Amino acid sequence: MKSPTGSLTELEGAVLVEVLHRGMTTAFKVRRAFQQSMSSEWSGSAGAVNPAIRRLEAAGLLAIGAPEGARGTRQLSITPSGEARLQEWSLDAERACNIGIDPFRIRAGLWAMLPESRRSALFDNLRRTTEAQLARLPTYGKDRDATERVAIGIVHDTLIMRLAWLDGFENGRKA
Amino acid sequence: MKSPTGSLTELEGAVLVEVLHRGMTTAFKVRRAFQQSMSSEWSGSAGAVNPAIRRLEAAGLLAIGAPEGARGTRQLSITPSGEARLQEWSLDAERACNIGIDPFRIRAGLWAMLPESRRSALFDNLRRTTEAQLARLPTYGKDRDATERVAIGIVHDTLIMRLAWLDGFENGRKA
DNA sequence: CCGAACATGTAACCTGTTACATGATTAC
DNA sequence: GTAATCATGTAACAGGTTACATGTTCGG
Repeated sequence: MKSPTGSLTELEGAVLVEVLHRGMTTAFKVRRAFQQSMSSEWSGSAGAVNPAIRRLEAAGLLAIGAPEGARGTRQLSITPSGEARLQEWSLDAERACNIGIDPFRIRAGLWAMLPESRRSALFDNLRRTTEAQLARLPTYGKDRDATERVAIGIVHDTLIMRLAWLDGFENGRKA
Repeated sequence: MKSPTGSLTELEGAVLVEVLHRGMTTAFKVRRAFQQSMSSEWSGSAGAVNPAIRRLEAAGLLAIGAPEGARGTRQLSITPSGEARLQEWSLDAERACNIGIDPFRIRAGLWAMLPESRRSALFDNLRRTTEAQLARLPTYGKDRDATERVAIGIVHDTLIMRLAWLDGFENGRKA
Protein backbone atom coordinates (compact mmCIF):
# COMPACT_ATOMS: atom_id res chain seq x y z
CA MET A 1 0.00 0.00 0.00
CA LYS A 2 2.02 2.94 -1.26
CA SER A 3 0.87 6.43 -0.41
CA PRO A 4 0.38 8.55 -3.48
CA THR A 5 3.59 10.58 -3.35
CA GLY A 6 3.72 10.45 -7.11
CA SER A 7 0.76 11.65 -9.09
CA LEU A 8 -2.72 10.48 -8.28
CA THR A 9 -4.28 7.60 -10.18
CA GLU A 10 -7.44 8.35 -12.10
CA LEU A 11 -9.47 6.58 -9.42
CA GLU A 12 -7.85 8.54 -6.62
CA GLY A 13 -8.55 11.76 -8.49
CA ALA A 14 -12.14 10.76 -9.06
CA VAL A 15 -12.56 9.93 -5.37
CA LEU A 16 -11.21 13.33 -4.36
CA VAL A 17 -13.49 15.01 -6.90
CA GLU A 18 -16.45 13.19 -5.41
CA VAL A 19 -15.53 14.15 -1.85
CA LEU A 20 -14.71 17.76 -2.75
CA HIS A 21 -17.95 17.95 -4.54
CA ARG A 22 -20.19 16.55 -1.83
CA GLY A 23 -18.36 18.39 0.91
CA MET A 24 -18.93 15.45 3.22
CA THR A 25 -19.60 11.91 2.15
CA THR A 26 -18.98 8.37 3.20
CA ALA A 27 -17.00 5.67 1.49
CA PHE A 28 -20.26 3.95 0.70
CA LYS A 29 -21.67 6.95 -1.12
CA VAL A 30 -18.50 7.35 -3.13
CA ARG A 31 -18.73 3.73 -4.15
CA ARG A 32 -22.38 4.07 -5.07
CA ALA A 33 -21.62 7.13 -7.17
CA PHE A 34 -19.14 5.06 -9.19
CA GLN A 35 -21.53 2.13 -9.44
CA GLN A 36 -24.33 4.31 -10.74
CA SER A 37 -22.08 6.35 -12.97
CA MET A 38 -23.02 6.39 -16.65
CA SER A 39 -19.64 5.10 -17.57
CA SER A 40 -18.75 1.68 -16.30
CA GLU A 41 -15.15 2.72 -15.85
CA TRP A 42 -14.98 1.44 -12.35
CA SER A 43 -17.11 -1.08 -10.56
CA GLY A 44 -17.14 0.98 -7.38
CA SER A 45 -16.06 -2.14 -5.57
CA ALA A 46 -15.15 -1.91 -1.91
CA GLY A 47 -11.90 -3.62 -2.73
CA ALA A 48 -10.82 -0.69 -4.88
CA VAL A 49 -12.41 2.32 -3.21
CA ASN A 50 -11.54 1.48 0.39
CA PRO A 51 -7.84 1.01 -0.28
CA ALA A 52 -7.81 4.17 -2.40
CA ILE A 53 -9.38 6.13 0.45
CA ARG A 54 -6.82 4.75 2.88
CA ARG A 55 -4.01 5.71 0.52
CA LEU A 56 -5.39 9.22 0.28
CA GLU A 57 -5.67 9.47 4.04
CA ALA A 58 -2.13 8.18 4.50
CA ALA A 59 -0.95 10.94 2.18
CA GLY A 60 -2.90 13.53 4.16
CA LEU A 61 -5.19 14.40 1.27
CA LEU A 62 -8.35 13.08 2.86
CA ALA A 63 -9.62 13.23 6.44
CA ILE A 64 -11.60 10.29 7.73
CA GLY A 65 -13.87 10.99 10.70
CA ALA A 66 -14.43 8.64 13.61
CA PRO A 67 -17.17 6.03 13.24
CA GLU A 68 -20.52 7.61 14.14
CA GLY A 69 -23.83 6.06 14.95
CA ALA A 70 -24.64 2.39 15.18
CA ARG A 71 -23.64 1.85 11.56
CA GLY A 72 -20.18 3.15 12.20
CA THR A 73 -20.47 5.65 9.39
CA ARG A 74 -17.29 7.60 8.81
CA GLN A 75 -17.43 11.04 7.24
CA LEU A 76 -14.88 11.85 4.58
CA SER A 77 -13.62 15.31 3.83
CA ILE A 78 -10.87 16.67 1.66
CA THR A 79 -7.98 18.46 3.33
CA PRO A 80 -6.43 21.72 2.07
CA SER A 81 -3.47 19.66 0.96
CA GLY A 82 -5.87 17.35 -0.86
CA GLU A 83 -7.49 20.26 -2.65
CA ALA A 84 -4.09 21.52 -3.76
CA ARG A 85 -3.08 18.09 -5.01
CA LEU A 86 -6.36 17.63 -6.81
CA GLN A 87 -6.00 20.92 -8.58
CA GLU A 88 -2.49 20.08 -9.66
CA TRP A 89 -3.82 16.76 -10.94
CA SER A 90 -6.63 18.41 -12.85
CA LEU A 91 -4.38 21.00 -14.48
CA ASP A 92 -2.03 18.44 -16.01
CA ALA A 93 -2.86 19.11 -19.66
CA GLU A 94 -0.72 16.28 -20.92
CA ARG A 95 -2.66 13.73 -18.95
CA ALA A 96 -6.03 15.37 -19.42
CA CYS A 97 -5.62 15.27 -23.20
CA ASN A 98 -4.82 11.57 -23.34
CA ILE A 99 -7.07 9.56 -25.55
CA GLY A 100 -8.43 7.06 -23.08
CA ILE A 101 -9.46 3.44 -23.51
CA ASP A 102 -12.44 3.58 -25.83
CA PRO A 103 -14.01 0.18 -26.48
CA PHE A 104 -15.97 1.68 -29.36
CA ARG A 105 -12.90 2.92 -31.16
CA ILE A 106 -10.87 -0.23 -30.56
CA ARG A 107 -13.57 -2.29 -32.25
CA ALA A 108 -14.40 0.14 -35.05
CA GLY A 109 -11.64 -1.12 -37.35
CA LEU A 110 -13.07 -4.62 -37.21
CA TRP A 111 -16.57 -3.39 -37.93
CA ALA A 112 -15.31 -1.78 -41.09
CA MET A 113 -14.24 -5.20 -42.33
CA LEU A 114 -17.66 -6.79 -41.92
CA PRO A 115 -19.79 -7.57 -44.94
CA GLU A 116 -22.44 -4.94 -45.53
CA SER A 117 -25.39 -6.96 -44.25
CA ARG A 118 -23.83 -7.93 -40.97
CA ARG A 119 -22.51 -4.47 -40.48
CA SER A 120 -25.82 -2.76 -40.94
CA ALA A 121 -27.44 -5.15 -38.46
CA LEU A 122 -24.70 -4.43 -35.95
CA PHE A 123 -24.89 -0.70 -36.51
CA ASP A 124 -28.62 -0.76 -35.78
CA ASN A 125 -27.82 -2.53 -32.57
CA LEU A 126 -25.13 -0.01 -31.67
CA ARG A 127 -27.50 2.86 -32.43
CA ARG A 128 -30.18 1.39 -30.19
CA THR A 129 -27.75 0.84 -27.33
CA THR A 130 -26.36 4.36 -27.66
CA GLU A 131 -29.80 5.93 -27.84
CA ALA A 132 -30.79 4.03 -24.70
CA GLN A 133 -27.79 5.56 -22.92
CA LEU A 134 -28.73 8.98 -24.21
CA ALA A 135 -32.26 8.51 -22.94
CA ARG A 136 -30.94 7.74 -19.48
CA LEU A 137 -28.91 10.95 -19.28
CA PRO A 138 -31.64 13.41 -18.24
CA THR A 139 -32.82 11.16 -15.42
CA TYR A 140 -29.28 10.57 -14.33
CA GLY A 141 -28.38 14.25 -14.33
CA LYS A 142 -31.55 15.30 -12.56
CA ASP A 143 -30.36 15.73 -9.02
CA ARG A 144 -26.77 16.63 -9.82
CA ASP A 145 -25.52 20.15 -9.68
CA ALA A 146 -24.08 22.25 -12.48
CA THR A 147 -20.52 21.05 -11.94
CA GLU A 148 -21.40 17.40 -12.28
CA ARG A 149 -23.51 18.12 -15.31
CA VAL A 150 -20.39 19.36 -17.06
CA ALA A 151 -19.04 15.80 -17.17
CA ILE A 152 -22.46 14.50 -18.12
CA GLY A 153 -22.45 16.98 -20.98
CA ILE A 154 -19.27 15.41 -22.32
CA VAL A 155 -20.81 11.95 -22.09
CA HIS A 156 -23.70 13.36 -24.09
CA ASP A 157 -21.37 14.82 -26.71
CA THR A 158 -19.51 11.52 -26.96
CA LEU A 159 -22.69 9.55 -27.55
CA ILE A 160 -23.85 12.05 -30.18
CA MET A 161 -20.46 11.78 -31.84
CA ARG A 162 -20.78 8.00 -31.98
CA LEU A 163 -24.22 8.23 -33.57
CA ALA A 164 -22.90 10.71 -36.11
CA TRP A 165 -20.00 8.38 -36.82
CA LEU A 166 -22.33 5.43 -37.39
CA ASP A 167 -24.47 7.46 -39.79
CA GLY A 168 -21.46 8.98 -41.51
CA PHE A 169 -19.84 5.60 -42.01
CA GLU A 170 -22.86 4.12 -43.72
CA ASN A 171 -23.13 7.12 -45.99
CA GLY A 172 -19.76 6.22 -47.38
CA ARG A 173 -17.60 8.72 -45.58
CA LYS A 174 -15.32 6.01 -44.21
CA ALA A 175 -12.20 8.10 -44.49
CA MET B 1 -2.00 -17.21 -15.90
CA LYS B 2 -5.55 -18.08 -16.83
CA SER B 3 -6.40 -18.79 -20.42
CA PRO B 4 -9.15 -16.55 -21.68
CA THR B 5 -12.08 -18.93 -21.51
CA GLY B 6 -14.25 -16.02 -20.49
CA SER B 7 -14.36 -12.96 -22.69
CA LEU B 8 -11.19 -11.34 -23.93
CA THR B 9 -9.75 -8.35 -22.12
CA GLU B 10 -9.44 -5.15 -24.11
CA LEU B 11 -5.71 -5.72 -24.43
CA GLU B 12 -6.15 -9.28 -25.66
CA GLY B 13 -8.68 -8.05 -28.20
CA ALA B 14 -6.34 -5.31 -29.33
CA VAL B 15 -3.48 -7.79 -29.71
CA LEU B 16 -5.63 -10.06 -31.86
CA VAL B 17 -6.73 -7.07 -33.95
CA GLU B 18 -3.11 -6.15 -34.52
CA VAL B 19 -2.13 -9.69 -35.51
CA LEU B 20 -5.18 -10.19 -37.73
CA HIS B 21 -4.44 -6.94 -39.33
CA ARG B 22 -0.76 -7.48 -40.07
CA GLY B 23 -1.28 -11.09 -41.07
CA MET B 24 2.05 -11.97 -39.56
CA THR B 25 3.86 -10.03 -36.89
CA THR B 26 6.12 -10.48 -33.96
CA ALA B 27 5.51 -9.75 -30.32
CA PHE B 28 7.94 -6.88 -30.62
CA LYS B 29 6.02 -5.23 -33.41
CA VAL B 30 2.76 -5.59 -31.52
CA ARG B 31 4.37 -3.90 -28.54
CA ARG B 32 5.76 -1.14 -30.67
CA ALA B 33 2.38 -0.54 -32.24
CA PHE B 34 0.94 0.04 -28.76
CA GLN B 35 3.84 2.22 -27.73
CA GLN B 36 3.49 4.42 -30.78
CA SER B 37 -0.28 4.44 -30.68
CA MET B 38 -1.89 7.89 -30.51
CA SER B 39 -3.65 6.94 -27.33
CA SER B 40 -1.45 6.10 -24.39
CA GLU B 41 -3.89 3.46 -23.27
CA TRP B 42 -1.25 0.86 -22.88
CA SER B 43 2.45 1.18 -22.43
CA GLY B 44 3.13 -1.73 -24.74
CA SER B 45 5.33 -3.17 -22.05
CA ALA B 46 6.77 -6.62 -22.50
CA GLY B 47 5.34 -7.52 -19.11
CA ALA B 48 1.81 -7.02 -20.39
CA VAL B 49 2.01 -8.04 -24.04
CA ASN B 50 4.08 -11.20 -23.65
CA PRO B 51 1.79 -12.75 -21.04
CA ALA B 52 -1.26 -11.73 -23.09
CA ILE B 53 0.20 -13.45 -26.14
CA ARG B 54 0.88 -16.58 -24.11
CA ARG B 55 -2.66 -16.57 -22.78
CA LEU B 56 -4.00 -16.28 -26.31
CA GLU B 57 -1.80 -19.12 -27.47
CA ALA B 58 -2.86 -21.30 -24.53
CA ALA B 59 -6.46 -20.71 -25.57
CA GLY B 60 -5.66 -21.65 -29.16
CA LEU B 61 -6.48 -18.21 -30.53
CA LEU B 62 -2.98 -17.36 -31.62
CA ALA B 63 -0.25 -19.47 -33.22
CA ILE B 64 3.32 -18.75 -32.29
CA GLY B 65 5.97 -19.86 -34.75
CA ALA B 66 9.32 -21.36 -33.79
CA PRO B 67 12.20 -18.95 -33.19
CA GLU B 68 13.77 -18.01 -36.51
CA GLY B 69 17.07 -16.42 -37.30
CA ALA B 70 19.75 -15.38 -34.90
CA ARG B 71 17.40 -13.00 -33.12
CA GLY B 72 14.98 -15.77 -32.34
CA THR B 73 12.10 -13.89 -33.91
CA ARG B 74 8.79 -15.70 -33.57
CA GLN B 75 6.02 -15.09 -36.06
CA LEU B 76 2.53 -14.66 -34.70
CA SER B 77 -0.62 -15.50 -36.58
CA ILE B 78 -4.25 -15.65 -35.63
CA THR B 79 -6.02 -19.03 -35.78
CA PRO B 80 -9.51 -19.56 -37.22
CA SER B 81 -10.68 -20.02 -33.66
CA GLY B 82 -9.04 -16.72 -32.79
CA GLU B 83 -10.77 -14.96 -35.62
CA ALA B 84 -14.11 -16.31 -34.47
CA ARG B 85 -13.47 -15.23 -30.90
CA LEU B 86 -12.33 -11.82 -32.00
CA GLN B 87 -15.45 -11.30 -34.03
CA GLU B 88 -17.64 -12.32 -31.13
CA TRP B 89 -15.70 -9.86 -28.97
CA SER B 90 -16.10 -7.06 -31.46
CA LEU B 91 -19.84 -7.61 -31.87
CA ASP B 92 -20.63 -7.24 -28.19
CA ALA B 93 -22.62 -4.00 -28.42
CA GLU B 94 -22.97 -3.64 -24.69
CA ARG B 95 -19.25 -3.57 -24.18
CA ALA B 96 -18.50 -1.59 -27.32
CA CYS B 97 -20.85 1.17 -26.21
CA ASN B 98 -19.28 1.59 -22.78
CA ILE B 99 -18.09 5.05 -22.01
CA GLY B 100 -14.43 4.41 -21.35
CA ILE B 101 -12.01 6.09 -18.99
CA ASP B 102 -11.70 9.61 -20.32
CA PRO B 103 -9.18 11.74 -18.42
CA PHE B 104 -10.56 14.84 -20.11
CA ARG B 105 -14.10 14.25 -18.95
CA ILE B 106 -13.12 13.27 -15.41
CA ARG B 107 -11.33 16.60 -15.00
CA ALA B 108 -13.86 18.77 -16.79
CA GLY B 109 -16.03 19.27 -13.72
CA LEU B 110 -13.11 20.69 -11.82
CA TRP B 111 -12.20 23.02 -14.65
CA ALA B 112 -15.68 24.47 -14.51
CA MET B 113 -15.03 25.55 -10.93
CA LEU B 114 -11.89 27.51 -11.75
CA PRO B 115 -11.92 31.30 -11.71
CA GLU B 116 -12.24 32.75 -15.18
CA SER B 117 -8.62 33.83 -15.56
CA ARG B 118 -7.10 30.53 -14.57
CA ARG B 119 -9.60 28.68 -16.66
CA SER B 120 -8.91 30.58 -19.82
CA ALA B 121 -5.17 30.05 -19.39
CA LEU B 122 -5.76 26.33 -18.91
CA PHE B 123 -8.11 26.13 -21.86
CA ASP B 124 -5.50 27.72 -24.09
CA ASN B 125 -3.09 25.08 -22.92
CA LEU B 126 -5.59 22.30 -23.57
CA ARG B 127 -6.30 23.67 -27.03
CA ARG B 128 -2.62 23.74 -27.89
CA THR B 129 -2.08 20.19 -26.65
CA THR B 130 -5.10 18.93 -28.57
CA GLU B 131 -4.10 20.73 -31.75
CA ALA B 132 -0.64 19.21 -31.48
CA GLN B 133 -2.24 15.75 -31.33
CA LEU B 134 -4.41 16.60 -34.31
CA ALA B 135 -1.35 17.71 -36.22
CA ARG B 136 0.32 14.37 -35.57
CA LEU B 137 -2.58 12.38 -36.99
CA PRO B 138 -1.81 12.64 -40.73
CA THR B 139 1.79 11.55 -40.19
CA TYR B 140 0.68 8.79 -37.90
CA GLY B 141 -1.94 7.49 -40.31
CA LYS B 142 0.33 7.71 -43.32
CA ASP B 143 1.46 4.14 -43.71
CA ARG B 144 -1.62 2.51 -42.24
CA ASP B 145 -4.30 0.96 -44.36
CA ALA B 146 -7.94 1.91 -44.58
CA THR B 147 -9.03 -0.33 -41.72
CA GLU B 148 -6.62 1.21 -39.26
CA ARG B 149 -7.56 4.66 -40.38
CA VAL B 150 -11.08 3.99 -39.22
CA ALA B 151 -9.90 4.04 -35.61
CA ILE B 152 -7.71 7.04 -36.33
CA GLY B 153 -10.79 8.77 -37.69
CA ILE B 154 -12.51 8.32 -34.33
CA VAL B 155 -9.50 9.75 -32.53
CA HIS B 156 -9.77 12.70 -34.89
CA ASP B 157 -13.48 13.14 -34.15
CA THR B 158 -12.81 12.95 -30.42
CA LEU B 159 -10.16 15.66 -30.58
CA ILE B 160 -12.43 17.88 -32.65
CA MET B 161 -15.20 17.30 -30.13
CA ARG B 162 -12.92 18.39 -27.32
CA LEU B 163 -11.96 21.56 -29.15
CA ALA B 164 -15.61 22.30 -29.78
CA TRP B 165 -16.38 21.68 -26.13
CA LEU B 166 -13.63 24.08 -25.03
CA ASP B 167 -14.94 26.79 -27.34
CA GLY B 168 -18.55 26.11 -26.44
CA PHE B 169 -17.83 26.27 -22.75
CA GLU B 170 -16.18 29.66 -22.95
CA ASN B 171 -19.05 31.01 -24.98
CA GLY B 172 -21.30 30.42 -22.03
CA ARG B 173 -22.96 27.22 -23.08
CA LYS B 174 -21.85 25.45 -19.91
CA ALA B 175 -25.01 23.36 -19.66
C1' DC C 1 33.35 0.03 -32.55
C1' DC C 2 29.54 2.01 -30.49
C1' DG C 3 25.01 3.26 -30.04
C1' DA C 4 20.38 2.69 -31.68
C1' DA C 5 16.92 -0.32 -32.96
C1' DC C 6 15.39 -5.20 -33.01
C1' DA C 7 13.84 -9.13 -30.24
C1' DT C 8 12.53 -11.81 -26.16
C1' DG C 9 11.86 -12.70 -21.47
C1' DT C 10 11.21 -12.51 -16.11
C1' DA C 11 10.38 -10.58 -11.31
C1' DA C 12 8.46 -7.36 -8.21
C1' DC C 13 4.96 -4.39 -7.65
C1' DC C 14 0.50 -1.71 -7.88
C1' DT C 15 -4.11 -1.44 -8.44
C1' DG C 16 -8.61 -2.90 -9.52
C1' DT C 17 -12.08 -6.99 -9.45
C1' DT C 18 -14.93 -10.54 -7.55
C1' DA C 19 -16.68 -12.52 -3.85
C1' DC C 20 -17.43 -12.91 0.51
C1' DA C 21 -18.39 -11.65 5.76
C1' DT C 22 -20.56 -8.66 9.07
C1' DG C 23 -23.90 -5.85 11.01
C1' DA C 24 -27.56 -1.74 11.38
C1' DT C 25 -31.65 0.58 9.69
C1' DT C 26 -35.77 1.44 7.01
C1' DA C 27 -39.98 0.22 4.42
C1' DC C 28 -43.54 -2.87 3.65
C1' DG D 1 -40.31 -10.27 10.18
C1' DT D 2 -38.10 -9.96 6.18
C1' DA D 3 -36.26 -7.80 2.37
C1' DA D 4 -33.83 -3.90 0.65
C1' DT D 5 -30.63 -0.51 1.57
C1' DC D 6 -26.92 1.47 4.29
C1' DA D 7 -22.19 0.79 5.84
C1' DT D 8 -17.61 -1.25 6.35
C1' DG D 9 -14.14 -4.49 5.60
C1' DT D 10 -10.89 -8.47 3.93
C1' DA D 11 -8.90 -12.26 0.92
C1' DA D 12 -7.81 -14.17 -3.36
C1' DC D 13 -7.05 -13.15 -7.82
C1' DA D 14 -6.15 -11.00 -12.49
C1' DG D 15 -3.96 -7.95 -15.25
C1' DG D 16 -0.89 -4.11 -16.31
C1' DT D 17 3.55 -1.32 -15.15
C1' DT D 18 8.25 -0.62 -14.30
C1' DA D 19 12.54 -2.21 -14.35
C1' DC D 20 15.66 -5.28 -15.40
C1' DA D 21 18.49 -9.08 -18.02
C1' DT D 22 20.01 -10.92 -22.42
C1' DG D 23 21.46 -11.12 -26.97
C1' DT D 24 21.43 -9.60 -32.33
C1' DT D 25 21.81 -6.53 -36.17
C1' DC D 26 22.55 -2.28 -38.60
C1' DG D 27 24.18 2.49 -39.44
C1' DG D 28 27.64 5.96 -38.82
